[in-house]
Amino acid sequence: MTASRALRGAQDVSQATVLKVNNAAKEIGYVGNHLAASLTKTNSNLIGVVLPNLTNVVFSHVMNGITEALGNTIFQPVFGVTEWDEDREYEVIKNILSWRPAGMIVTGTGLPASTRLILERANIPLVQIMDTDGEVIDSVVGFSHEKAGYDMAQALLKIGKRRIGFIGCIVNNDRRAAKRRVGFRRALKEANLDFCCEVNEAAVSSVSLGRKLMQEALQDCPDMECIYFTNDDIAAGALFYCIERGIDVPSRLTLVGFNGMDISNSFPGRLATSVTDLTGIGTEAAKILLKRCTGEKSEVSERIVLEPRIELGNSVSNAPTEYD
Amino acid sequence: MTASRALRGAQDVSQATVLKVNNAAKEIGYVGNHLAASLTKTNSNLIGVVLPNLTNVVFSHVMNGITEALGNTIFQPVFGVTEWDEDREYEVIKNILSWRPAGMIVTGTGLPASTRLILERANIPLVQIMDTDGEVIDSVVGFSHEKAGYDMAQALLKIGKRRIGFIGCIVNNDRRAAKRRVGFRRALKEANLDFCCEVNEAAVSSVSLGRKLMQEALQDCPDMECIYFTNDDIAAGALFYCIERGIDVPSRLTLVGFNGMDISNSFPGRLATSVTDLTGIGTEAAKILLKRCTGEKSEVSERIVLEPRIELGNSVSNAPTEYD
DNA sequence: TCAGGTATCGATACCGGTATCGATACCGGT
DNA sequence: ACCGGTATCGATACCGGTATCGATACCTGA
Repeated sequence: MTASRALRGAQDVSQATVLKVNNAAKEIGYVGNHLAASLTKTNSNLIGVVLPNLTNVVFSHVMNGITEALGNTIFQPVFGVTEWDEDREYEVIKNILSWRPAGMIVTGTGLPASTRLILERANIPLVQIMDTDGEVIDSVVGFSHEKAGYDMAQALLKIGKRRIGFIGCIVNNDRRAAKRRVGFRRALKEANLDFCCEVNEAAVSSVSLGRKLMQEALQDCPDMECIYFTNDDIAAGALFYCIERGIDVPSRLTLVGFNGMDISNSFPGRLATSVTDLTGIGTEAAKILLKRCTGEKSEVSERIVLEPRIELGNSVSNAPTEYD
Repeated sequence: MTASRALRGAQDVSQATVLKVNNAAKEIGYVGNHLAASLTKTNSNLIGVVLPNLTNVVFSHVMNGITEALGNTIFQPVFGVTEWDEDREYEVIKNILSWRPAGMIVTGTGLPASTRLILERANIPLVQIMDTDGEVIDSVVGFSHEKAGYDMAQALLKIGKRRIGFIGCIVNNDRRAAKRRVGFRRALKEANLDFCCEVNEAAVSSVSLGRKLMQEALQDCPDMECIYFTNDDIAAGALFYCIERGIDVPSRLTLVGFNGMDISNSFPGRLATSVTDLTGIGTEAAKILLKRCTGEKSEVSERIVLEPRIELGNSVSNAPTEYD
């Protein structure tokens, strides 16, 4: 007992004993047991993190934000990957909950009823991330993908784009990419327009796929002046294809990605994109949990919106690309 | 007690009772408590994963391999990020160990003595990943980065490259990139050569940085015929720079990346690279742990080498690039 | 000198499961 | 009818910590 107190720096132990215990612990290589420690409390100091996937750069940035914010705290992330499958999501969440985590970070809003139920029953702080469109249980950090699509469309309409196509990679039920498309289309409709061409592929996005889809789109519809992509990497792939073919981007054709990841800087200014603060989403979500798990005001649910910043680059002036 | 048996499908419970218990559990929304369950056993069904970072695509691929292999098992990853800091690594590992994980996956070989000690004391299966060069405690999955560098150098020498430069982003003590450089240089020395030019930057690699470093390198040493980069993204950045400047890659200048990530396909055939199976490293490591944690032959330590595949693309023929 | 307070420490119960073992009921064979 | 075996289930101890409370020693002021 005294040993336990000494090791965790609790009250009621003399300085001398603390030293003795610490030395003894070091000598025998004592490691402690979070399991036992957590069992006495109502919950552990684990933080559950549920993401659809990790290969996707988007989520690895978010994850990095989370681990960064959790870095020097007593909290540690456990995590599960859903692959956009709702049944698997339910299982993963239930599994994590049985570790009695101090808090949870779950990707997406509008969760299925059964998933909602166990999360509510757990009675721990919950932050849903990425998306503010759907139904939120407790707190949320992200932005409206519908609005992000809408805003980008408006920006493009404003600089005179009219014949706009859409190229998308939407895996399973990645609702966020779909919502951007919906929002974009809403703006188009308000201007009495619609996508002049649409190419969809239910596959994981990649540069190579971007090249392929671009080729298809150009065959179907050679007179587009702008294309809205679901992600940066397919937009970049398309740009590379255009560069090879001598199609001037953005003066003849404006390409618009999403997220503002590193690859969108491959040819500075050539791609337009919505720059999102993905690491920020992770850190903000983790910070909310930290506040709720350690602080007092544990009943306040928060709503943090990190609106994407639209970057049109050279697409604004539309001048033919010149190299300095 | 009977309830516990029923829920986990153990022996000695009648079919009728199992049904009754399951229904009751569903009704009251029973969730279970892994903490208590694990406390009775010598270790939990957590798998500790220690990585330097997650923003880096390299590690997010590895992580994805791990979660994929662990997907439908009872095991769950907890994890920690070291940011290439050995003190932090020690703390992270110690912290994870006190969850009594069933096994550990740790990035890198040749760990510091104190870290080694606690890992050995834990007496659980351990897989070190990424690197087979250094000292291994138990099992290892990866390849020799020294040899990877050496092999690539030999391949380049074989196709006649002589004036070879080096452009590197080596953060903190990322020893693996450094080892590739050493191996590459060993091959050069065997041919009585050395890097004709060297540009280093202690920063996280990115496309933009690749552009910048390429520009610097070309100023310092305009007559290079080949450049070895530490990663794909700076190589890709360099390629983009060359394309803008009208420098023909690879006919005038061969650019060589590492990993064979998506971005190396931005202009197919234009970049040479060593294609590594990062997801494979993750899955193989996880599979070893699964075997060791569930199976019988729990004393066999394994050594799985996933040699990178050298892809020279158009750099082989060296013909001026033509578009089809 | 003694009562009351404080500093320090150990004994005990408990967290929520599981392993173990004993108790009970029921079965078939002789 | 009786016995040994099996199916089913509950009581108990225990995993390794921590909260609580009581015990002891020592200190301070009256």
